[in-house]
This record gives sequence, structure tokens and C-alpha cells, in this order.
Amino acid sequence: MKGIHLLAKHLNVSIGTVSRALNGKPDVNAETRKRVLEAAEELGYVPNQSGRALRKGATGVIGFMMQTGSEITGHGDTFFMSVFDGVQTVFARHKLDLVALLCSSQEDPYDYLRRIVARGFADGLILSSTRRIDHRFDFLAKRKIPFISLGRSLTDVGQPWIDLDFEGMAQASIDRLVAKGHRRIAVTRPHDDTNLGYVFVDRCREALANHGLAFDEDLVFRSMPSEAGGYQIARAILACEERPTAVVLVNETIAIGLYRGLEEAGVKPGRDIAVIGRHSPHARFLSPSLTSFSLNLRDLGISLAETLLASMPLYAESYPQGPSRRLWPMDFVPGESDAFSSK
Amino acid sequence: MKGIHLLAKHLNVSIGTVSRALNGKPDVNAETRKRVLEAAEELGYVPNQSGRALRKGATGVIGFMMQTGSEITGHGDTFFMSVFDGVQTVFARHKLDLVALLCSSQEDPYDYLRRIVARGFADGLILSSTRRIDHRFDFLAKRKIPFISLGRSLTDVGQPWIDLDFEGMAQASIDRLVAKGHRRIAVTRPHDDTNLGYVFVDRCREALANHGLAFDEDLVFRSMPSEAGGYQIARAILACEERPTAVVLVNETIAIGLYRGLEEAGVKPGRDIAVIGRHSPHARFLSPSLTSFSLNLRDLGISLAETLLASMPLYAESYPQGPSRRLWPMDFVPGESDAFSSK
DNA sequence: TTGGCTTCCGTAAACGTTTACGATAGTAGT
DNA sequence: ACTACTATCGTAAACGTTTACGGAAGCCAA
Repeated sequence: MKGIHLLAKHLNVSIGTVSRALNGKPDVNAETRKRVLEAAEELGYVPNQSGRALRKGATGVIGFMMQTGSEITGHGDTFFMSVFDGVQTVFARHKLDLVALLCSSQEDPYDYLRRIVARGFADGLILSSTRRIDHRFDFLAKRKIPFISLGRSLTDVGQPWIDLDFEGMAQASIDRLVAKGHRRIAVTRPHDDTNLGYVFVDRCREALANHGLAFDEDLVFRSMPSEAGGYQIARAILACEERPTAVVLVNETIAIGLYRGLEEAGVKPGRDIAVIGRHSPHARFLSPSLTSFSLNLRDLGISLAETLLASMPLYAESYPQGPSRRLWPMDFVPGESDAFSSK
Repeated sequence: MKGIHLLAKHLNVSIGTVSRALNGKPDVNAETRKRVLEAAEELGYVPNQSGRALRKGATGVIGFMMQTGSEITGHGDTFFMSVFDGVQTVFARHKLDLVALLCSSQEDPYDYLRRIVARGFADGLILSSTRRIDHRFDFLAKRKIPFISLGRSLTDVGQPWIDLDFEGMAQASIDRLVAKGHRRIAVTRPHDDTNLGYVFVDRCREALANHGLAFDEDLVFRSMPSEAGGYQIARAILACEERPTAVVLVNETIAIGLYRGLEEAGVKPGRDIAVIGRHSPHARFLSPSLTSFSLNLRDLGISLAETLLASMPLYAESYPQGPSRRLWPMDFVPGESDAFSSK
């Protein structure tokens, strides 16, 4: 005898009563409920996930889908850890558990998602590493699985999303650099077809145009969003016959490799070239300090969770219907790396 | 009508036959099996997780428990992602899925684990962030839940584990530094009671004693295992009245903050002080390059997975009974940061 | 023809919950 | 005393699988 039956026998009541007591149903005597709750605590009873899920069609689990393997996200581990922390503060209020669904780099994310969904693993999903063309959106919408994406896509299906405000970062970076007299500004983008690359580069192009400046497509550097990628970008910049006087980095980790690559050639960020990048725990300790744009990742996680729950009938009442699609602002963090001006 | 019933109706056979066909049971006609397999593929049928788990008592899921919030692990960005990648290559062979069970920093890991286990979430577990005194081990052993830990503890219960070879790193580092004439060697350790701190410092003490050198307990610096922690260590080192001539860093990320802290005071690693640390994607791009110890994390993940499976009856036959407790070797990576000698 | 094998497949129970429904007892109103 | 209602609880069905069991059909030997 296991689970709820054990508890019921122990209390000399029926399993139905135990279940009702634990789930806060109205038709159970206050005294009985108290006894059940105490006994459950004492015996360390927790409802079996599978039984409950099978009956209710809900698991109490929200999945955060992400891809493993090292360099694909361009964020550090701490990026997601901070986001998770925010998400969990919200989920805790509803006894929801957050698990990370780890899609192997060997497997197609779409296939993986299908498997997870068919298995009935989670009640809702948070998608990350969204691609410019992403079939997962369509699939989930068709099945009416609640989800939110961290990142936009061309193939959005009206689901809620939150994306980093790369447009704002691009605009502010270009404006700032142009004001300092820069005319040849390099920009980076991921090597693959993640959406942010397009968004970012497009806005840089537009911002330059607004200043009456041409955009040199040769100054767009693709790279892995890693330290090694940053190093390669430095080499590429140094190899330009007409070297750019400034560079804007779209990923977090590439600044480290870029610094090294530049310094090996005696080119010092902030003195010989202006650099603007993304804030991260280590960016604070680069020397010279990186002028960057930072994110409040914990709040981002909170917002992600709240927006998702607002779209789920079971939880919607707790959350006012706010904007379900929003750009997450980045804060400017002054530093020394963009001190060089080209006037 | 859903799931297996739908498939059965579509094929005009019973659900029993469908199930047997899909699960490779012997007593099903070859032709029938083929039809079932094809139809399942066509309709995208995947067995419902909850139903199967309820019946079989197994979920086909292995959980990797880790703690969220940012700075607690002390690993760099891609540490876990690389380990996951290795684990998954093994799990894929058995159609096992790896999910990360995210314990919020707000919740006690022991309570979290109890909840997860009672829910019947996973067939096996991988534990990380093990503490010197860790009640999770005892709990899992008592319930006979298969698990392996990434990291040792004083409260081990005979479970398999893999731990990083901090002893080897401590020994090699001290030997190397002493050979270069260093007598006052600082070592770092995490601020909390994670086991590695004790292991590491103890071995450093022992190694120094073997060289006939005293160990100055004032040269043990506790810090958060983060960049910021490294910065604080630099400040503390600089504040010593009799400054150490070398420092050994036990965590991955602190080198970055340490470099910055030292350089702000005009103290250059490799020229004015010897530094040995842990390898990480960004350590490669520090300047001067960090002399360090590196890990093959993907292989570590593979070994973790194989050792766990070897301890699970269902999968044990595929894996020879290797050593179930082992120190994972670290490879020495020469660099410039320990060039300074104190002879 | 009978009996015994083998091969294949359908039936139904079981896993641990939740919940619709009905049963009981008590209470109050007439 | 009878009805009507409420409060509380037990019973059993249902969720989607897997699997033990038994049955039907075919085949072969006696």
C-alpha cells in the first residue's frame, strides 16, 4: 500500500477525503482537514506526479527549453541561472516547478519539442534560442500548449514573448559613437541565423542612415558568440585595410577574446579603438572597463513567468493582462572602452 | 479518443497489440509490427509520459539537480552545458532524457529533493553542488533511488561519485611554485562549506609540509567563487604586510577579477606575482595567459552517465562495472601567469 | 478425429490520483 | 412527524499506459 491509500488507512478515512482535504476542496470538515494536513506533513506524503498528471491532465511543471553544448547561446551559464531565479520566485507562489528541458546539440530542437509535448511533460513552456524561422511556434500554437518565448522570430504565431531590446542598444550605441566622431563602425552578429543578428544589424544600418552615414557591409563580422569568436573578430578588424575606429559587440562573451586579440597587436580598447558591448559578470572586470548595456535578468525572469501564467487559464486571474509582447530594456553602463573618439 | 487508442482504432487492432509492437515484445507478427511502427511515425504518436510512468514505475528521465541563482556554483559559463552534452550522448542510446531540476536559491536543496522524489519525477539522479555535510545522500540511499554525485562529501553513503581532482591540482601547483622558489603561497577557497575547499586547502598544506615549508593560515582567502570574489582576493593580497609571491585559485571565474584587482595596483600577474588557476573558455584569453588546470567536461559527462547507468539494474548490462568512485584528472595548461619566480 | 503445440492477438487489471455522484446523518422549518 | 436542506464523506469511474492471462486459429502427429 502506497501513497494516498497509505495515508487514508493511517487516518481511517477514504482516499477521496484525503485528496479533497489536500486540494482545498470545500466539502471537507475543518477538523478532518487539519488531521490530514498534519499526517501528510508527518509522513512526508507528496502526491505522485504521474498519477496526478494522468488524472488532471496537468503536471504542475513548466519547462524551460534550452540547448546544450557549449557555445551556441552566446550567454554564460549565469545568464540563464539569473533568469531562472526570477521565474522561480513567481512559480513558487503557485507550487509550480521549473525544469530545464535540455535539448542535445545532436538532436533537432523541433523533434525534441514534439517528443516532450507528446509525452505530456509540462503544462507550459518557455522557449529560448529562438531562430529566425522556428517551427516550434506553429507546432505549439496548433496544440494549444501555453508558451512564451524569450526572443522573437519571423514565424511568431501571436504567442507572448519577451525579447532583449537590441534595437535600443543598436540605436544608442550608434548615436553615441557617431557623436564622438566615428564614421567607420564595425558591428558583430552571431554566425547562425538567430533572429537577433538581423534585428541588430538592421537597426545599426538604419541608425547610421539617419545620421547620413553609409553602412559598410564589410564591417559586419560574423562569429561564434564566444571568447574565441571575439578573438577572431579582433583579427579580422586588424586585417581591414581601412580599419574601423569603433566596434559594437552584440554578444556577452566575445569582448574577452576581442580585448586579447586587439592587445596582442598593441591596439588598446578605449585608446586606439572604441568598444561597446554587453554587460556580464566578467565584463565589469575587464581592463579598461567595458562600456556596455546591461540587463536585469532576474526581473526579466519574473516578467517571463508572469506573462506566461497570464496566458494560462488556470492562473490568469492572478495576473492582470499586461502587454504580452515586449522588448526588455537594456541599461547603459559607462566604461572606459569607448573613450577613444575619432574627431 | 487519444493516444494509443487512436492508433489502435486507426490500425484496427487492439491497444495491447500496439503497445507490444512498440515495445518490441516478441509475441507480435512481424507484418503487424511494421504497420504499427509506420502508423506511429505517421501520426507522430509518442507514449504519454504519465500513463507509462504510472504503470511501469519508471519515467525514462534522469534528473540533474542544480541550484539556481547566480554565483553559487563557482564554475564558469559553459561548465554545465559541456557536462550535459556528454551525459546526453550516453543517454541517447537508451532513449533516456536528461532534464535539469532547478532548485531555487530560496528553497532548501534537501526539501526540494524530497519533493522531486516523492513526485516520482525521475528514475535516477545526478547531484551537483554537494556540501561537506549533505543529507541528500542518505535520503536517496534509504529510498534506493539510483544516483551519482558530481562531488564528494563527508556523508557519502557508498554511492558512485566523480569529483574533480583538486588534490592533484593542489599538489602539482605547490610543487611547481616551490620549485620556482616561492615560499609564501596564497590559496583560495569558496566562502561556504562546499567540500572542495577543505580538500584543496588540506592538500596544499600537506604539499608544503612535504617541502619542509610552513603553511600560513592567513594566506587562505575565502571568497565568493565569482569575478567579484577574485577582485576582493586581489585587494586582500595587496593588503598583506608581507605579500605572498604566488597564488593558486581553486575556482574558474575568480581569475578575471583577480587580474583586474592586481593590475589596478600595478601588480602584473606573471611579472610581479605568480598565478595558477583553473582553465575556462575565457581564461585562454586573459593577458597574460593564465597558467591553469583544465578539464575535459564532455568526457566527464559521459563518465558520469555511464557510471550512473551501471548502477541501475535496467541498464547495467550495457556497462562494465568500472570504478564507481573516481577523481577526474585535470590537465596542466602552461601559461604566462606563473612566469614570476621568487629565487 | 483428437490432442497438443505454436503463433498471434484481444481482454482486463493495475499503476496513483482526482472528482462526479450518491449516501448518510444531522438540522431546521413547517 | 415530515420534508428540505446542508455538511460531510465513501464509492467508483476515469486518465493512458503495460502486461499477465487466456482464447482462437493453424499446424502437425498419432
